[in-house]
Amino acid sequence: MARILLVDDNVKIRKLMEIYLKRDAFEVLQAEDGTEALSVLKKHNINLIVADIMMPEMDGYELTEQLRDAGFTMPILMVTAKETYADKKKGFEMGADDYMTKPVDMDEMLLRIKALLRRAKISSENRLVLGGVELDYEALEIRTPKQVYLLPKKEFYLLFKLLSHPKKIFTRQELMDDIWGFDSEVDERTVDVHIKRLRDKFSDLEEFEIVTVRGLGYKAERKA
Amino acid sequence: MARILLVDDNVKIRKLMEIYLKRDAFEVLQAEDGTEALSVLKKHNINLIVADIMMPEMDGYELTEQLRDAGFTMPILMVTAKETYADKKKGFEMGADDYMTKPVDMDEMLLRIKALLRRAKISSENRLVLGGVELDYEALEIRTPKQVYLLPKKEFYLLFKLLSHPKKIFTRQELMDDIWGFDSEVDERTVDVHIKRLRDKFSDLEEFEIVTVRGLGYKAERKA
DNA sequence: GGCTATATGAACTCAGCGTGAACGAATTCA
DNA sequence: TGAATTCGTTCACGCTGAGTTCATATAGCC
Repeated sequence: MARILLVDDNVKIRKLMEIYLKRDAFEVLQAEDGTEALSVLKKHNINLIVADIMMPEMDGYELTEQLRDAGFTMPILMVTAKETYADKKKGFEMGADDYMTKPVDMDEMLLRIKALLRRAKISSENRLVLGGVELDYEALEIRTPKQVYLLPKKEFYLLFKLLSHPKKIFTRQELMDDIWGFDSEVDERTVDVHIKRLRDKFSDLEEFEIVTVRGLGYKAERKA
Repeated sequence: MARILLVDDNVKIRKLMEIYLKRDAFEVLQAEDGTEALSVLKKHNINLIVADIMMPEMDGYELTEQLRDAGFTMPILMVTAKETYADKKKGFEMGADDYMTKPVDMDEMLLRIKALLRRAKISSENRLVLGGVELDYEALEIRTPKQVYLLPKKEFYLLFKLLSHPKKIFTRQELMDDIWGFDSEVDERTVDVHIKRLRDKFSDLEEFEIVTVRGLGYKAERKA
């Protein structure tokens, strides 16, 4: 599931947003200004940012600009009380993807977040299916035609990541950044071990497999 | 510049949008309902669609759904007089990327269109096609009409380089500098071997070939 | 024909990967 | 609380195939 960072100096607003987002099974992280947001981004792999503009320390414009300059490409949804054309223009020009004015309709925000994630090819479903393997994010379960497994966390997130972009090759580093966190220092071979354990569970499946791409990484796909 | 298709049954609104879009150097095409839009899409390469929901013949929802089902991935901005949550929800669920309610602020529409195009560009850079050969560089696969190959790293990058500038002759040194690195010390003949392995995979293709230019190098092109 | 550049089959090699086992950490259970 | 189980990680050893080289055949050019 997608990981969303809320940046707003108003705790009540963050709390409200969190409730709505968690109800839709998003993972939520929070920061109260741009500076704090940047430090969160260093430690976690974030899929989308919801940022207020008016904030102490570093405002939403500056945050957006710094992120884009630093090469971050995740969608950014700006939220603010300001609603003049000039404000919106500035927000979009800094690199925001969408813009909503307060008071924010939470339901509409959810729709927009999902549309952004869909466009960015980050799955926002809590159910994934590929080649006879069904993954239930809430229960950490996978269902194959023959069996239901309750997977250990690491194995589950790994499979989930692979299934979120079928056919896309993920390097071990990418997988580790996402599942272990950017600053983790686990051995790259650890990924291999988890892959093997996943493979063992699918060994008898006809339609699904995890493919090794030598020198690059792994990918999930339907068997030929 | 981007080519935008406006779909709305109201000529005046289309005209107004056209003026604003052309002022920003967009290329504008028009259709007055979903059915007409589909026929325009068959003939032209469209980068983004602005669609009204209420239309005779085929409404915006249906158009969006048909487009997504048919595999079109360009951003769609929905514009409508309706503004209930249910309407927005339906629009987004059908696969729209953004949603604005009438009366539309033309300046904001431009900002949103630009943001959508920017985002679409970021995520559509994974494919390359020439003469019936499709190259997917997320999956490291090439698809020919007859088969799909998962290429080894070096072979893939080599083909990718050649296809990035069809008809351009690349010297072995150029190819090596790019794929092996400037300081590499591999034999020039190594390139030949990889070229051969690529050729083997295309041996039965009618439209595509890698041509040797004696004394210079190789180039990729459509067969005569 | 003679020279040079390229094609091609085959052999080699070593980085990258699979895998079993082992051990500590975390979690569950009694 | 301690015991039992499950989970996460590391390590070491062996295998494999992608990448390279080499030797020979073939093709292009004057």
